[in-house]
Amino acid sequence: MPEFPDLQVFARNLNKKLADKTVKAITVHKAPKLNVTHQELQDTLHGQRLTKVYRDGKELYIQFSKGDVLALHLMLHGKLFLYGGKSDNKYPVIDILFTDDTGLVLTDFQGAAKPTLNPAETDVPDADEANITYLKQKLGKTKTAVKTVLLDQKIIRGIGNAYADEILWEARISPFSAGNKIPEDKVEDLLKAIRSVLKHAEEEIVKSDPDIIAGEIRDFMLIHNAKKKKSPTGKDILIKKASRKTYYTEEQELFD
DNA sequence: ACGCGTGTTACTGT
DNA sequence: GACAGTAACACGCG
Repeated sequence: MPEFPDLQVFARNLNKKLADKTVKAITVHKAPKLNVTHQELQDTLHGQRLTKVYRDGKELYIQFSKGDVLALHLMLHGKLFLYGGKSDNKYPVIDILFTDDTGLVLTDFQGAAKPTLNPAETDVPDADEANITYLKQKLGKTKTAVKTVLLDQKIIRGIGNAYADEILWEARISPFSAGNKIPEDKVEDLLKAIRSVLKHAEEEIVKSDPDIIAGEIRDFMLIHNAKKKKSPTGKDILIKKASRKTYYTEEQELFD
């Protein structure tokens, strides 16, 4: 479920609760795409102190004292739970037990959530790092719809289906605009919208549930919101159905 | 009760 | 070969 703002808050909360704990054991229940063997993961992390949890793209990165990193991609349905004593959550994917007998478990009924030990570094900027030169260059060389570009994790990381709609409304750009037809000043609006929408969402999530580490808060969304019929300025919200829905209004200019 | 949903990949067709 | 469109993954939730 989570996109950039959710993960940002989860990471901060997990960091507060888990920093300085030492790994006693790792149990992998179901992670077919894990890049190392269960034994290798256990051998690598056992005895290491957790130094930091942070967000990177759509993943949570858990950093340990010898420099190893365990990345967790929650995919659509991954959920994290902290427990004391024993974990009794359904659909466990991976379980990290600490020496104080508390633990962190990642669950996913779909089994798609994916842990990765020491993920490769990437040059792709996070949504809050991309600069105007980069965005103009990437959009300028493709006729692909701007929403598709925003969702492309190989171009910019962290934005998902819901926030892409919020961002494009904020920038008043139609999601169906061709990347290379968007004028430079509108790309500047887009970059501002990326930053402001994500930051505002993070604040709303914290306000609504300060200790959240799983799940979704979406009530505050202005456009990508099944409960709303009109934009803040009173225009009808339109919905285009594809494999994911796109919510938008006529206030958003189409460049084509 | 039942319709809706966030990410990614694989597959189709152009 | 690049790109566009779509379903599947399989439940939780309201």
